[in-house]
Amino acid sequence: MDIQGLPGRLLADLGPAIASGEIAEGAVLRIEELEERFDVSRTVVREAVRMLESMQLVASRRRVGITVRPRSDWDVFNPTLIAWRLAGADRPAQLRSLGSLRVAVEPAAAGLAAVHADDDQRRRLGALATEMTMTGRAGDLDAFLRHDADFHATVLQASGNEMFAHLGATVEAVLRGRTEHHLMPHHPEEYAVQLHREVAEAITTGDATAAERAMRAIVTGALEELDAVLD
Amino acid sequence: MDIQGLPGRLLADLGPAIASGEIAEGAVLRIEELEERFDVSRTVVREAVRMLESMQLVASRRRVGITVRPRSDWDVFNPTLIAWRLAGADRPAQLRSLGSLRVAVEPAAAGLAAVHADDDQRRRLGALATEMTMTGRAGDLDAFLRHDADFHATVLQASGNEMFAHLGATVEAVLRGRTEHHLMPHHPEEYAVQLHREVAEAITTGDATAAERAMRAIVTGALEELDAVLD
DNA sequence: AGTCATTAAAAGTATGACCATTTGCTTCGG
DNA sequence: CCGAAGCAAATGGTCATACTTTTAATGACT
Repeated sequence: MDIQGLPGRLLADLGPAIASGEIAEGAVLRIEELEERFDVSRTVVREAVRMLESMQLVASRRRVGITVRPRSDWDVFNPTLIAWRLAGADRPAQLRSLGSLRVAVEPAAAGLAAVHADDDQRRRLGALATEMTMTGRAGDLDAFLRHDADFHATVLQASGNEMFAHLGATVEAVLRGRTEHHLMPHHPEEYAVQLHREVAEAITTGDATAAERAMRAIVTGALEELDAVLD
Repeated sequence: MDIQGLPGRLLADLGPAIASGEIAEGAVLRIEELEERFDVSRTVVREAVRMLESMQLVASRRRVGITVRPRSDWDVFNPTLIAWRLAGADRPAQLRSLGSLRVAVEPAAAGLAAVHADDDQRRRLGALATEMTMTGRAGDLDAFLRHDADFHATVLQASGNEMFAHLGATVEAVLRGRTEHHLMPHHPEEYAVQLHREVAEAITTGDATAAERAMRAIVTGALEELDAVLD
């Protein structure tokens, strides 16, 4: 997602360290120190710091240094930050947050999609639900994941709301994390897959209420499973 | 929200211009050109560009320049970008997007708040609802706005979900925009205010379902009013 | 016409100097 | 002894310039 020159290297090192709490709130970095530590020029350090600053991870003050801001200030919707946290120590907390967000957003998106989806999207959802059924039965978790993520992204897209649409990538990250960390049963539950078929059906027929209800069942189910696993 | 040195000046100029479409998708900027145009050094230009880049507004490529990315790539959850769009040409679209987001998120947040709010937050909500009633009757729109925004921020905070909590500032921006642009009746509707009292009551007594329902009525009402006005 | 080498344009990086601001300390006066 | 004024050092902020690397475009040679 983020591969850009030398500042990128600093980011890829500092960002996760801050996100994971390894570099604690209130810790102070100095430009000169970073220059030496990474053996790069001031220019590069400053650009990396600027990016951290624009995520509200740090604040830079003269005569003081670059201080790590309290977590409550962080721009928790920043996709890069989300990725770092998903990869790091507070995966569980991040997954729970995203789980709640999904419960709020995806049913609404499904309802809107039933009204706004174009023909292509409706076809696509049907096809994806079918694929999920088949790859699920076959136990092909990789393919299943791809289709699952694609399904949810398509629904979010079809909602016609740009902000919902942008959560597609985030949802994919959540789903991927789930399979990669073996939080999935070997064969996805037939019931969950059936709910996806219901969502596709409802969106195709333009039944907003049914789409919303079925999607709510999916995401609340996912959240419950998640809560069950994270103990 | 964002006032930082010279790069900040560039940002405050370029960002809104891009966000409003004044600088169109695919347009190409060059560092040297920006240096001259704003009479600043390369360092400053590069840092400003870095920030635009981290919002996915532009992409920088060697031998080509800094190109404005398609809107679909933009990080639409970035608070700075939201502010720019709210202030600029596509206010309406942005307000609609945020309205839908509120409809999705705030009822869920209210439901969670009924479970997770601490004593202080419950007291605060009750007090704010009372204030809204009084300032609403008095027609003091400024004070009403403050309490309204505070109310919603508190509910989002009390949900216990950091991502929801962070939408507080955004919701405030939406509400402020509404009053500032005279999309509010002179005296806020008594019914809307009553719904706020209901939310406070439900959260205080721990009734998640009632809190969710009342909040849903508030935000769907707001969205309908918005849609009615934006024609 | 197609392929490969050449060239030039633009971003990326480095360096060193200087500026501006903030904080802490010191000194002076009461 | 205390407080205020002012001084000094530390640190980020800005600048100018030169060098490096990537890559699109051009043109030559098959």
